[in-house]
Amino acid sequence: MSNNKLTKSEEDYIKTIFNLSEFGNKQVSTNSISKVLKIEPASVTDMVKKLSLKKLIYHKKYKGSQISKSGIKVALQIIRKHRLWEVFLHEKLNFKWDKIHNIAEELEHVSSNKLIDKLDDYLKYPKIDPHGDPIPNKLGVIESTIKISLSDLKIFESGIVSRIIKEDDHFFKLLKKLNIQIGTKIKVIEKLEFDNSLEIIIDNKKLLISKKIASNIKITKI
Amino acid sequence: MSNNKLTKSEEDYIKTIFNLSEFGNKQVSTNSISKVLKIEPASVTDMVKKLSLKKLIYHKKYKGSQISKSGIKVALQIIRKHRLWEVFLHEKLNFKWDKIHNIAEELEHVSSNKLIDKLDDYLKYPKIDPHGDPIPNKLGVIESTIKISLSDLKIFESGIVSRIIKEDDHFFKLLKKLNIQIGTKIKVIEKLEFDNSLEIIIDNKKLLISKKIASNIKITKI
DNA sequence: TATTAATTTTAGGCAAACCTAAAAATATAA
DNA sequence: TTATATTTTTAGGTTTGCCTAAAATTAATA
Repeated sequence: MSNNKLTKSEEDYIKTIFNLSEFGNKQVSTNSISKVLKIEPASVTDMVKKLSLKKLIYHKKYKGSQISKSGIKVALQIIRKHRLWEVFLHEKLNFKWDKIHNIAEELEHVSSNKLIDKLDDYLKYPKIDPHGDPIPNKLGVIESTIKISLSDLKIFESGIVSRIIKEDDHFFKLLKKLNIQIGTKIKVIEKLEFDNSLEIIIDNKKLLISKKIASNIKITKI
Repeated sequence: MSNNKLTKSEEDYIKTIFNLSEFGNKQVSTNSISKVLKIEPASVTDMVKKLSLKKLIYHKKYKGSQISKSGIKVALQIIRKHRLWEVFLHEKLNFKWDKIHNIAEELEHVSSNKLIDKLDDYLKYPKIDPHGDPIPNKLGVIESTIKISLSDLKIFESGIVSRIIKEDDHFFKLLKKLNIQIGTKIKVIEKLEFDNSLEIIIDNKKLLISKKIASNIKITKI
């Protein structure tokens, strides 16, 4: 049933195709894979044929690639590894959240399943990684996570910052001053009637932010 | 000065050559490398030429290979990674000491130096790994430890197991059956003239082990 | 010392994963 | 709808790291 161990390259392609496919629903173009992986389209065609032979994807000439069920399974395990390692790097080794991706990119290819299960246990089965992305469990199941605007969070609810909408240096600097970044845990404790400002808690510190700021921050509810 | 990043293969060769060289002192034969890595001698010749060009070793046709200063430096960093990961796997993830080698073999090739320094810090700068092997520090310096082979222990002397020389799953399993592991206290009570077998005591239980087994166990005299 | 044995190297090949250049198919726009 | 642009594939080539078979060198032994 299960195929042989995949190479690092094959794993990178599967992960990319999965990510581009929106959970397996969309056809993925050769060009889009090429752009993400920074590999020439001709090379992508080669690999896509190979993965097709292994039934990890379906590929029709000139029509793009669709990831298969077994492909999705593989992809979810790689993503699981990646995100668990990110939690480890961030929580245990104190790496900043913006430094962990590249290292996890290497660690995700270490093959032992026993290792990743023990790591999962050691980290106490985290549900989301430091960027707020959900971590598939051993079976590849992702607990549904809801991403909403911080301004839509209700009083006493918490979330992890997972995206900054306004991509603007001024705004970035402001957030830095407020100690808000991807991965930051935020709890809402008050919503002011006066102007809809939010009173929030970050690292046990209270803080007031405007509705405009809050609506430019996406969070994952926890 | 420092060359480009090495491939996994190159790293494996350097580590092997260093291990066979007794700290850089001995010439290493093509055949011995071939046997350790389970790669044909002809292929070893290829790689040895390549490493020679990179000045990581000196190679003279038909005469064997000698590791260079920069080769030793590289080797010690790989060994450092390997052994730190072994500590992590054993102490934090609760892997049994006889399961960690193969996983560490993969992890040692993850490139980030920042990662390994943070791991070192997280593990509180351990001096030895779970097999009793010393861990080089960031600069490649190994703190000296005095060890002798169990087979060289005299009658009525005792020691603590601090290293298993033969890194082989069969041998690890055998030792497990005999209740011998790193940290185990052993006393020699008899040396048989017949075949040099040793009669030893572990946990108040007498036990007979062959000279071959004993010579693959390093101990610290107490 | 001469012959045989073992070790090491050379020569030529192969698979994986990339590349460039050119051809084929599809999409877009006049 | 034809011409042009874009995307994708094919064809042929490179490098890395391995292989086998045969030749060259060194070591062992009779």
